[in-house]
Amino acid sequence: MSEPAFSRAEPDARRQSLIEATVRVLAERGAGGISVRHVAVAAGVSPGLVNHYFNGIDDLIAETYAYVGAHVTGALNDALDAAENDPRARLNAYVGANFSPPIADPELLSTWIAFWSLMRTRPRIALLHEQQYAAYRNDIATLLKACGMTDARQLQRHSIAITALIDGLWLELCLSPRTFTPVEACAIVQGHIELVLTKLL
Amino acid sequence: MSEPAFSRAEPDARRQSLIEATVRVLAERGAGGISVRHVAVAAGVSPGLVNHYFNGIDDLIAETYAYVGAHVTGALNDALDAAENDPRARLNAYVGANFSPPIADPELLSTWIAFWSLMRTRPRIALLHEQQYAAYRNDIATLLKACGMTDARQLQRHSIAITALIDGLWLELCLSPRTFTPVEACAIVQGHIELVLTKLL
DNA sequence: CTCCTTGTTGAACGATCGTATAACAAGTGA
DNA sequence: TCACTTGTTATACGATCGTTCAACAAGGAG
Repeated sequence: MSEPAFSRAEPDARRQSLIEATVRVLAERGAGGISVRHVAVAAGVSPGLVNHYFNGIDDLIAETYAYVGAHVTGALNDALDAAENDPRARLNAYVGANFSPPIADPELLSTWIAFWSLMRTRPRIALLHEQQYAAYRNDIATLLKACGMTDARQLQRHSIAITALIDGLWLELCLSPRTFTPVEACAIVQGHIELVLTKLL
Repeated sequence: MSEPAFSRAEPDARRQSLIEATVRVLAERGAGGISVRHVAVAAGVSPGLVNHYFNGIDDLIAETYAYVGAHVTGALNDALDAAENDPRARLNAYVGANFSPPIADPELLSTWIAFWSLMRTRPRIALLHEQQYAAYRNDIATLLKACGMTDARQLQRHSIAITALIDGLWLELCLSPRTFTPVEACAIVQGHIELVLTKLL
């Protein structure tokens, strides 16, 4: 007569659903609104289950960062795979992906800001962040190299600049979306790259 | 025999000391660590006093943002006043100030990130932020105009780009200070501006 | 010196936080 | 059908949160 009070799930699936619930809470309530209970409600489970799968809330947040980071990296790689074989086209595709779904999603940007605000007190998140951003800069440096930029110092400098420019536009896009559009942000970065590369000739 | 249990302060001075204590707590503990009690301890007063001078913690945070924002604006204007009268020198001075004390202070950058993370749930902070950043873009547009950039669309586009570039470099400088130095960040922005302006000729 | 204003304290309240754990029940194997 | 494993729930605990407020005392007015 009565329905089951709960249903068991594959451990991996349950972990995944908790991580995805964390993303949702982070996007909806910001970094300050994250808590075991909110995540549990969002995932439709009891609060105690969070500590059964993760070593406390910090561990859950770190795992969530790793998940979101892998998601972003995957989207960027997909864009590269779909691009033409021309070096400039590949670079533009990489930049464009940063301002297209799913990366341009305002909720993802909010989630990212939440992680930034947690880095100071969560060393593990700080480590994940540095690895993630080093990978971004390395991606861009590789793409720039294919476009003819060979000097190591220039590669380092411009990969830092382009990453920062993308991040800054990302940020303002999230904080006050009415200032400019994702398309304009993409055009700004691509214009910057064009300037830098034509200067090489 | 016994010392006074407390000392009275000028209302404005007390407000100011509470705001400065908030800046300190925000920088030391991040956005998540902000609380009435921590601010009260940092200011050396009792917790109840915070609500005597401000309408709750949100009001205190908003006032703190206004104070920090004015501080930054003041430092930028000081740099402009101290610069030579050459348009390019003034623009470089403005950019340089963004990566020099007191703006380049890592604690200020942490404080700023804390504000970003609070914008979603604090409408008043969001409003202050938009005003602040509109002013930044307007400053840069004015300086670019003096350098010979006359087209309105270009002025808008490049003031957005330069603000975002500065912000992105600021951000990475705060999150992982070992990646590059303030001097390198400054050189990147000034190099970008040089590219943009020489393209006009 | 005394009174009075009011800046200030410190305790208290209910809500929410992270965490721990005993009790329960779903699903599996015998 | 019946244990048994273990995913899951529900509750409890101490700490900390924002906020309120009665009582206290510092310092100037008279």
